[in-house]
Amino acid sequence: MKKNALTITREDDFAGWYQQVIAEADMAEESGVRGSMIMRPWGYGIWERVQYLMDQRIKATGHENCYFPLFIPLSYFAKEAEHVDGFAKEMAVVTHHRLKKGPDGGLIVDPDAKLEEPLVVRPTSETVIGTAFARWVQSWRDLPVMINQWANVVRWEMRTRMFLRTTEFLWQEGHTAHATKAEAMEETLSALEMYREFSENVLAMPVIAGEKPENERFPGADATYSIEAMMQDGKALQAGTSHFLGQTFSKAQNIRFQDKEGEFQFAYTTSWGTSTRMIGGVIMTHGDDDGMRVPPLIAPYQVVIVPMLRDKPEDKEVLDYCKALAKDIAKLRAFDEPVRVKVDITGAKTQTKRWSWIKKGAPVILEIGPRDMADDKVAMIRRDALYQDSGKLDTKFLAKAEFIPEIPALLSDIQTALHTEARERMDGNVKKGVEYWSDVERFYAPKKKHPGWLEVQWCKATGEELKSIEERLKKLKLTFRNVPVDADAADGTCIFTGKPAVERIIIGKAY
RNA sequence: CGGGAAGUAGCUCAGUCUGGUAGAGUACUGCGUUCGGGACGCAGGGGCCGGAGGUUCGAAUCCUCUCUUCCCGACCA
Repeated sequence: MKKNALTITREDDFAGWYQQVIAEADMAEESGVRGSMIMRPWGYGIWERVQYLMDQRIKATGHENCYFPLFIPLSYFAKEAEHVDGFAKEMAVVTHHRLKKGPDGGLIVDPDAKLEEPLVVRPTSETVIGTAFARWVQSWRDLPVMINQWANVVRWEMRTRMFLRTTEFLWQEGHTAHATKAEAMEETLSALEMYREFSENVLAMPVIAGEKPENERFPGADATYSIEAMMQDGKALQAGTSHFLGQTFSKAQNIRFQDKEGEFQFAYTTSWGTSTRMIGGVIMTHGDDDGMRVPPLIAPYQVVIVPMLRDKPEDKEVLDYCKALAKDIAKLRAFDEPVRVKVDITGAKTQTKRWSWIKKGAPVILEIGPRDMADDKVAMIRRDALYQDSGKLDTKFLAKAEFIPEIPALLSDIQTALHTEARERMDGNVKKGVEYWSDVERFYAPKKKHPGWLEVQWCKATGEELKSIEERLKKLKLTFRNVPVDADAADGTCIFTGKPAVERIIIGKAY
């Protein structure tokens, strides 16, 4: 009978299921420090793949990596009011540089070691990088400046969730400065497109790319764009953002250059980022009731070989057979890279190893026992299609010589299958054509579990009017996600105000 | 940061109300029988009961403070 590897199903308790996947797949665990997680090898391995493949794209679009300091002088933030307002409440601040023995023998902060100027642990690097840009940019010939850094940042969030919102997280932040507004806007949209393509093709996670309304903008930005992914519970996850910063930061930080006419001009800047949050998105997009399903492109190991060892003399032969098999598979290339294969030589029981790789979500699991060895076969489990219709594990016994050359195509097939499944789910859960607010209320009635999103027409309200619309959405626990870049033009009336509509916007519940 | 719940063996938890010095399942170690859907039997090892104070002859248990986690809000990638 069918028995799932996890005890909590997505249907019963999505939040509990999410945590169980992370624990059972050995991806991450609590560290004992509020909101700070330990990323274990399987989780970090996925992040390394994300880094590697994203880094290629960042460099291919003309950016160079560099590294800025973790500590930012407090005064740097004072230069841009809106920016500091946005982050003030969540900044970790270093005020002292020494400890000493306290009266009770324990260590206390030495009051004599107070810093002249407190240092902020970076929540994002616009301020330091902008300060450097101001030095680097003197002439129109110095532009554009296009850099990226891979770093950790700290935001003291009140409520944390593994991968989705941790106090410290890992990310990449791109920062660019340009001579013209048009060029900076082009850069902003090019980063957005890079994220969209990456999410779809690498993470197999479908997204909607679009512009955020005014109230959802990055603090200090003139425009913010995002990619929004739909989780299996119908909620939205903002999986990447790209900001057009206009001249706000260049004016605050004096990023100025002389143009060809010798006139001083302020540069136009952009910033864009993606983080370890994407891994949370991958879990909630592809995970199932047996654990994680990792898309082959980001799987630390794409093929895992589980030798069936029995503490008997023939174990050595089985192991040798597996190692030779791994060697053959490692010679193959999939997605233009060598296939990543691992032989699980640990002494654990076969069943334990099998289920552990199922829960981790290795795309292809090969079980090799004496019988396979004798017949020159492999027993293959495809993680994205675990079960037969009967509910039995769908283990396929295949001739080794015929199977090996098929591996690259198989991995590619799994990548596509995961993407297609997620794509269909998202497309089926974005409802268009709703015209009345009462229909919105009905659509998001409390009893509906996974309602998904609505694409509605609206008047692109700003200021106070936008605030009151926000309040109405909030009552239904809804937020604006974004205005899809490829949405149709508006041709109706605003669902909130009845005024002529300006654009189409996505609304939904969000993480 | 407000409201709720919880922290006891690696993990999941019982024991706390009614104070008397530590339990189960699972995992782990050894031996034996098994083995292609998470095997079984026997024998073992493992805990400063989250931390600090207090009450008491005696505290996992009662009191105070604190840290961490989870859920619901507010805030946010």
